Amino acid sequence: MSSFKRTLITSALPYANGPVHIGHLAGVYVPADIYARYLRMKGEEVAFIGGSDEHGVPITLKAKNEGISPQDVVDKYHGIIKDAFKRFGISFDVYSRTSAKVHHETASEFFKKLYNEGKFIEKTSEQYYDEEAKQFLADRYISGTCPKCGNEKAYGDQCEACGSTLNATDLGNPKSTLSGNPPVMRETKHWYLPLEQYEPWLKAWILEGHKEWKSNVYGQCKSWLDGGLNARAVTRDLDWGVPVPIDGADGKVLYVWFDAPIGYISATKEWTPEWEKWWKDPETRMLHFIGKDNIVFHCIIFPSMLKAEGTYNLPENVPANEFLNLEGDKISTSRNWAVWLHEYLDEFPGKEDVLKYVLTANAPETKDNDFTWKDFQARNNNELVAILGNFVNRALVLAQNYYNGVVPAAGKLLDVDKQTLAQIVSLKADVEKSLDTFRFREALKNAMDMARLGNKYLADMEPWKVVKTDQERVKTIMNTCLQIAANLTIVFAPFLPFTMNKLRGFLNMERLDWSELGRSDLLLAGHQTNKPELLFEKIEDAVIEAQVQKLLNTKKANEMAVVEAAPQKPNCSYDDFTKMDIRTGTIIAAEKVAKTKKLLKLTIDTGIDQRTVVSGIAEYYDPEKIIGQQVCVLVNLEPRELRGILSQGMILMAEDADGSLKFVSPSTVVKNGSEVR
RNA sequence: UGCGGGGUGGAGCAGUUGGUAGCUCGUCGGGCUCAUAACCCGAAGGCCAUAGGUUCAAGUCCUAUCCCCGCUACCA
Repeated sequence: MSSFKRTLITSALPYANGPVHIGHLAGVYVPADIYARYLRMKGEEVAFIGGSDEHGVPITLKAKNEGISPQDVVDKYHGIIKDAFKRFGISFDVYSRTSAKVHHETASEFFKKLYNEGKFIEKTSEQYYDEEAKQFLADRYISGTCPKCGNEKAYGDQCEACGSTLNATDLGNPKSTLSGNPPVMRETKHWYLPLEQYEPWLKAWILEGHKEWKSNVYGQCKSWLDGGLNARAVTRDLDWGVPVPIDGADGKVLYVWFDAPIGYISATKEWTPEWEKWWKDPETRMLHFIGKDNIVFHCIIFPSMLKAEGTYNLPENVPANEFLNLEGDKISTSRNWAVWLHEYLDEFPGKEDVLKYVLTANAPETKDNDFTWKDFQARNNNELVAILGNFVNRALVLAQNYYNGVVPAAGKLLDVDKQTLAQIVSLKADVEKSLDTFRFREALKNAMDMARLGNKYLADMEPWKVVKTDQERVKTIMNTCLQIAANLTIVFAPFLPFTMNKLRGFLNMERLDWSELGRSDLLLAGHQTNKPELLFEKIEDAVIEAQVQKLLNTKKANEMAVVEAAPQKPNCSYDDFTKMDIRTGTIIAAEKVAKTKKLLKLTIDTGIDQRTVVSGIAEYYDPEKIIGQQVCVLVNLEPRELRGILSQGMILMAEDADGSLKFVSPSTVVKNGSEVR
């Protein structure tokens, strides 16, 4: 590792269709920032790269929904994101964006080089085309009738009524959402990167060469490689993105996953004319900080692109984190289930470092973790305030009281003093070891131990007692305490940069390099310190309750939104209705279908016969408790086989706002086989 | 169903190459009073999901099973 001269740190490009939330921070930006600051303090050459990912279909859809241009959408969110990162103190050397000119040029050149060298394969396929809008339609741009549930507003990739995943060609009555006209099939040509050609090389490079990668990363790569790779299209029919830079490719752009990682390169170009040394010099170490959803792109696809190009370095490590949940639920931009960075910064001014601390201490490094406001409060009050803040305050207040803030000279050091100072050195080694292996949670704990060490030293030495009998000894004790405090400014600087600025102000000292950490003469005798203020303040219950309430309101709002009834379907004739034969029936047996989550195999007495019906209600009803339940059954539905069992009919269910299903049954028991109409 | 990740004291999490099971909070008891009612010490509480196996030694390695999460399939 030490054979590298400099380090290029990339952090996943946030998608500019929404602001940044705590999940992004915990997974990517906070650890990347800590690492960048740490290396800089060690005097290493570092580039810390970030930027907004501004292409792709979701942004064009959002623009269409809001009646603005895609550029307006990305301008808005890029602005919010960039500003929030700056206020939060993420120390990017450059924060760029993929709609920038330099990026379009870089991505085009990259594509052209691969194209000219024959690294792509061309394939022609048939896709829906809107003749009026004169463009090919992404799956999302097509609506039609869902083949599974009959919902007429299903999208080409998914039906939001029944949740099934679809292909655009499955839809009945397909319509373009652009013009409303039925689309036509038309041939379209695209370029593919034949990943399968890189498979043997990837296997050797990752599976043999990078066994030190985190288990979640390595495991995911192994799974993909073992499963075999296929060619992936690198272009799309769309008008928002980097145009495909070759003749005859009008109306085509680079697919986002191809263009986005190149954003790292263009951002570096934007930052420095010497960008090539960061990307091509073998003495540069490249690291990608990402979330687990990005593993395959950064470990398989982007390296294959770089390998195909031929002149670039490959990542040395990809420290991917798992996901952070919020109060037990998955964070979701569309459901507004998140703590948004820009809102946090407004609502908790001066507490940037508190959030950094909590997100690092509870980082999802090995598995998904949960962020709760109660935990946020506890970590602030019991750790930052009670351990770190309190130690600093104790030491500085005593120094004020005894010496008006002037650092006293140390006398002869006793063993206990020497041991304490020695422990600082060994904690330094611990922090380094943790940071060097991307264990930020552990590194932070190691740093915190230094504050704990200070508290213990102070409690054991009891200078407030000794001062009555041995003033010389107290000078030594206080000198030691102040040296510990001075060391804290270094060890915590990567984690809590704002707070350590403040602490350096109290101590009236300069910013020091990492190499100074561990010294016991950071503050010389006679040095004047300033009157201290509090480093952290307690967070009261009311503040936390307000945040929890805010989330509860979101939850309520989400439920209300769902409660809005689905729009009425088009009229059908009475004849259509009478075709359906709905009868009352009683469940006489029920059992879970083995190895499924949702399916119950029911035996129903329909009055006509006893038949088997398979129903997807296992999540809501316990098989033993529904025996004897009377239900309504559509008995003349075409029988269909589900997981090997022939289902002869369908149980009518009402779907509640939360998606749960309830039986529809007569208000009092009626004779089985009664017609429902 | 396939793949990936995980199952460790009341809660939330660590446990790096196998060598006395840790941390924070909470609980109980004690000490201290410089400090933001903070700090320090001590105690209770764990067959490390389960069953086998390898080993002088296994939370850690191997095999099987169960459970949870994510993506995936099933929801007539």
